Amino acid sequence: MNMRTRIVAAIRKVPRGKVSTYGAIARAAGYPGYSRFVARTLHGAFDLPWQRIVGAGGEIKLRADYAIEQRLRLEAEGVTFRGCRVDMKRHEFKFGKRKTHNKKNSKRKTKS
DNA sequence: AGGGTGACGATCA
DNA sequence: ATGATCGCCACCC
Repeated sequence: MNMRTRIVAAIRKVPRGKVSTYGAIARAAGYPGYSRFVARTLHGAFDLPWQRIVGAGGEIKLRADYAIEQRLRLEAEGVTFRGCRVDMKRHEFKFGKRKTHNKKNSKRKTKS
């Protein structure tokens, strides 16, 4: 089971009308810190509910033209916005707890 | 084989 | 609020 498969699985768990973030998907897949890789995975995967993945804080990270499409798609499933961001308080999907995939030594926050 | 890159994210100015 | 920097690392030439 490779990383990509896990990430795809996590993305598929986000239900209609909810959204998640790149970072949250990465963590849910067991790869904290791999947010960029989540984006990469999304890039070519049009069979996924790609519109449900947004940046931290509900910010849409696509370039202008595509950002509009994402917003329209989300609104079409009932997601509301606050300014330019998804109203995360209402629509952020919460994953259950998962242990980090132990790839040598998963990064964790270094507490100063 | 190696270096630039990116649908990120956190932090600092 | 905005903009810069840095860490991240698999992918793609």
